[in-house]
Amino acid sequence: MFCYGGGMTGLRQRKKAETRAALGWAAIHLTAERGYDNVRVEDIAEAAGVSPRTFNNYFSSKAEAIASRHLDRSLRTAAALRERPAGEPLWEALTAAALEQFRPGPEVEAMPSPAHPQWAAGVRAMLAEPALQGERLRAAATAEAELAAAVAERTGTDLATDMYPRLVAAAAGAAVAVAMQHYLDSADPAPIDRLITDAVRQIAAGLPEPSRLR
Amino acid sequence: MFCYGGGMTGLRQRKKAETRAALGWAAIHLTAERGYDNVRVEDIAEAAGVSPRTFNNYFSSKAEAIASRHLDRSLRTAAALRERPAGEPLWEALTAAALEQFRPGPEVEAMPSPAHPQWAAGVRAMLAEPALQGERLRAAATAEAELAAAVAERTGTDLATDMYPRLVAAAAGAAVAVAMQHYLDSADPAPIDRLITDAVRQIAAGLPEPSRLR
DNA sequence: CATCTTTTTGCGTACCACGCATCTTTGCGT
DNA sequence: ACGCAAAGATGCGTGGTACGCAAAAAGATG
Repeated sequence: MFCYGGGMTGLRQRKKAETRAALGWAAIHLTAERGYDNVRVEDIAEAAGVSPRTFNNYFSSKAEAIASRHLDRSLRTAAALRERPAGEPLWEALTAAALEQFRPGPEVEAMPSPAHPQWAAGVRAMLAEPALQGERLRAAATAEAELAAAVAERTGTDLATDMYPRLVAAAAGAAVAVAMQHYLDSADPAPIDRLITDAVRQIAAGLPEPSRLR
Repeated sequence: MFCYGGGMTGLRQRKKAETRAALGWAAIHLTAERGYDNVRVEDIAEAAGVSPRTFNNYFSSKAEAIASRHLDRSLRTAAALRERPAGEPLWEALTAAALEQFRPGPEVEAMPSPAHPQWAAGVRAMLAEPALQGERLRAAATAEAELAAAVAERTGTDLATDMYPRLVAAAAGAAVAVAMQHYLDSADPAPIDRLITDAVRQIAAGLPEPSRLR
């Protein structure tokens, strides 16, 4: 018969999501372990228990697979913003939405070693890889578009005519990015929550130039 | 003999710069004309009058070559900021530095057709290409790092301990990016100068939430 | 001009992205 | 419960990319 389009039943959808997650996870895992160019697509597929050809049914590049979790997380910020009470001031809501993405989810338990130094070093090397930075940034941009839509909705502004929602989304994204960078680069960093809160506050204050009169 | 390191004499340096420019230009040109994946590295090399292997001596990917001009331009923003008078308020100086990058330089005359519709369409398609967005964003990030350094210098803040300079750089980058996007997406856009000025002003004002009381 | 340094070039290798045809799994109507 | 249709997985083949390596060309130097 003629089915209604777009519908997809439970099992299919779940399996697909599982495969996607397995591939993304395997990609990150292997890359952090061995380094970006010591991992072949074939390895990732094998680790996820799937054929090499299938990999490209889910991701159009190795880099995209590795950045997929970053994308998923970032997209949740927009969703989180929509969940915030409508009366809440915008920047408070944004801060809260951003912070939610940094609470360890249930999948962290599957981590090989939550604080193992070798793992941390691998992740750092991964983030430093030029080939991945582009993909990460692209994911951030995608998420920012979603966020801008949510902001437009919340503030009653118009995406098509006002720069405002995009500016807010970009600024919020920048706050999170800078806070994370600061967190990773600093030898003895403040807790990430504080950094993000602080960054957002500075932006909401208009980033006033510190007076050099002193 | 043992020469002073890093030195490179005139002709060498100039030829290298010329080749790089030729490759970057050819890459953009061909891509806007035929579309991203109808251009092979071989074609770009040929158009630049150089061997295919040489291409990868200058750029590590096709995308990087295409984004190279964007990178060069963005980097000039940081340089421009350093040229601004020290007494000028930060956000004024940033606005001016950003605007300088949008004045048509002397190389525009070599354009095939400054306002040819087909060219504009090609450029649009090029900017929409996912494979290029990542590289563009990476270039922007590189430039923002430079800009942050310049801001730190100008404001007397410390890149290593303060988030401030990076936040300013990121916010300024966001302002320009949003303004450009708005300019490109809008059917009847305001002049780009006005858009950038306006975007920076909004950010410097802390992006206050428009009151929905009305 | 002799020599050293830097770039270019050609070749070979490993890998990646994806179109296409085929086989398997899953969903759904009867 | 059965069987058809849609969606997904897989294998294979193709075209293309990135880069190491070593030889040749071009530029610099005294």
